[in-house]
Amino acid sequence: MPSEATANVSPHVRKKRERRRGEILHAALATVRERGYHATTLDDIADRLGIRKTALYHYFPDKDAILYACHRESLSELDRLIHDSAACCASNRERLAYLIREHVRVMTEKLEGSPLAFEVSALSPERRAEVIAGRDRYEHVLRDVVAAGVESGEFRAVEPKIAVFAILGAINWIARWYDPEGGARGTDLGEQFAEFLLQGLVA
Amino acid sequence: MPSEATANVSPHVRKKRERRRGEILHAALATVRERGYHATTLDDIADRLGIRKTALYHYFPDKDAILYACHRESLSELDRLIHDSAACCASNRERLAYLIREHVRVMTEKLEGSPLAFEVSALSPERRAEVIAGRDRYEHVLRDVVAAGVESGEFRAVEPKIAVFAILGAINWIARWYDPEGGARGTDLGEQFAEFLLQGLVA
DNA sequence: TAAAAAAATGAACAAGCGTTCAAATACGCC
DNA sequence: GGCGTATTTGAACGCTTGTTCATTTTTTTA
Repeated sequence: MPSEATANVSPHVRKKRERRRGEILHAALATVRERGYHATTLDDIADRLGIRKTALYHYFPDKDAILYACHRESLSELDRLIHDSAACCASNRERLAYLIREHVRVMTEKLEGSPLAFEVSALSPERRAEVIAGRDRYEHVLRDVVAAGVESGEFRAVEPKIAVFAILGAINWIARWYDPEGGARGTDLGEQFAEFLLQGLVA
Repeated sequence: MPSEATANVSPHVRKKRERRRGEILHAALATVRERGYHATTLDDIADRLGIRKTALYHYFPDKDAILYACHRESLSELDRLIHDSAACCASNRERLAYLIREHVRVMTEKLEGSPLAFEVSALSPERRAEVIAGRDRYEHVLRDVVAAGVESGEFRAVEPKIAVFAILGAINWIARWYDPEGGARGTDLGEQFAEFLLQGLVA
């Protein structure tokens, strides 16, 4: 059965299938984090699950689709952050702090220090365009918050584009060094990053 | 002739050879920046120079050696920054600002927004160990400067390790978005980064 | 409990890529 | 200017990896 063709299957089978897809994505993320997408083989992913690589084709049409599904999950998390930050915060400063803190938390808790930010060019052209669009949406919200903060006097006169690149660089780099078993917990880390990066901006 | 075996050749031939090696490294860096080390083929590198991939073996013993040589150049630049910053600066704050500014300048002017920071695990074990040691030296200098600044009261009570990871993340990410033809010049960028990251630290 | 569906397997294939090698071409040098 | 050296070439090889496919095994469902 093709990867997402779940029409006419029972809820039980659908659940089982979703669970397996989730396991594959989790195994893929762990290996991509360790050695990058191109150096990750389907054998590597399958080995983590105790199955043969040919079984993966029951759930995903090809290797690229696995990477793409990882990206979609990540982007959907970021979309959620955008949505929640619009509702929870009174000032631009507060909103940016929330976004930084929560982005760090997502990076460290849910997406295993997600290496996806480094693996966009590996996607096929159509999928890459979609992922870039999603990433750009998130980036633009960050820029808008920074620009609004400059305008309101909360932040000093920085270029939103540069500031946001620096912020995202600091956050994405967490994937390169964060050890879940290390001393820094994700929530503490998020606080430290928010404080550091916000203080870099305030007027 | 093996890659670095230049005993008994004339200065002219040695110069020519060094120039060619530099061209190869430059072509390699450009392609690695575009698509990552694993997705970069020897054909890709050779194409940029108008030669066949088999000619590369005249200058480097293998593909890994090309990546390794790129790293060594990069590390030697960073060693120079360390040395110069020890001589030029009166305070920890000034020294850290210098290092950030100059690191950004090197990234944008000399090593084509160097993607090397992302490509360490691709090296063979021995070479990787050496490159990691070199990178750690640089990182430790940064940490020491931050720690000394905290101690002297120039910086607030941050964890040097976390702060330096955030700083390096912001800087290394430049390789992902910096466009040499874009608006931001490396020197301006270095100033902005130094200001932003320093202000994030001051007491 | 048996038939149908889902999931997994092993074998095989095609393509790509790093590397080697002998030969040809270009350059250096006396 | 000719011999020696440096550089490049095209062909070939071995290996890896993504993918396909027929078959087997396991699970689901009525």
